[in-house]
Amino acid sequence: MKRGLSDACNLFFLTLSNPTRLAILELLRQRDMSVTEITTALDQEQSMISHNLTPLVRCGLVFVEQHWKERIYSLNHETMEPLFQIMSDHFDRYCAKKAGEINCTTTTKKLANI
Amino acid sequence: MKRGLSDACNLFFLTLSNPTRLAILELLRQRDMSVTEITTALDQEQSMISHNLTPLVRCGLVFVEQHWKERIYSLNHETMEPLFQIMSDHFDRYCAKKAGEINCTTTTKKLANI
DNA sequence: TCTTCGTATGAGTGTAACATCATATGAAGA
DNA sequence: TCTTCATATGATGTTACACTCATACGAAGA
Repeated sequence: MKRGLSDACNLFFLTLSNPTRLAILELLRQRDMSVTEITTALDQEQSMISHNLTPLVRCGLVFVEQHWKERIYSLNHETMEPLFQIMSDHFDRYCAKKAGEINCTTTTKKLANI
Repeated sequence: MKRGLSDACNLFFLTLSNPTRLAILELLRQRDMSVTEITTALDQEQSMISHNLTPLVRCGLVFVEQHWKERIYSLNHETMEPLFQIMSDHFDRYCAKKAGEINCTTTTKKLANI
């Protein structure tokens, strides 16, 4: 990562650090969806979904296409699948998972390598 | 990414969505450093660096070891290098970079694939 | 053109994260 | 034990983000 991209990274990760947007990404991982479908699936306000879709599109994490009256959102699988994989690997290796709670035990290198 | 890890992902990305912490990660990418070294290199307050190191360690993005009076922080290369790579690829493919500003042009799938 | 559907946008408000300042802790040497 | 160095912690004011509510916009059908 070259210098000067920090702002972009910041925005990228800021976009990802939101429960609603993460839920949208998980949904779109399964299949493309319209705003109404996402709204229904997540049982949230339509305006909230729209507001959260905006930064996802702006960062290129999801794409959007107009189909008749609907706007169909789709995941950027090329970026997101490897990202999901890294997350999964990281949590497996460095964080103890028990019953939904996250508890990183990596305070030292030695502990981390166990 | 299995369900239930959303909170962990949220925390993970929240930790990454901060200019100071991103700068620390870029620094540690080069070599291990003490708090004082990081503070000097980034020309910031020591307490600020300490405050920002805490979440990085908690998420397992950096490790820490005590060496005499100093605490040496090191990057979790195993997680961070592939992450840096994804970011780099993503920006190359989906975002127009010009002179430090970020400008994603991916409003539709077709545009994105150009 | 009037209505309905699907979606986006804007204003207002509460909350959470951040930087800062001050202080505490802990280890090592004098 | 007193001082100094290295780092961590706590409290506080401000900023920025996210949710909600209301409304606007655009497309398609009647």
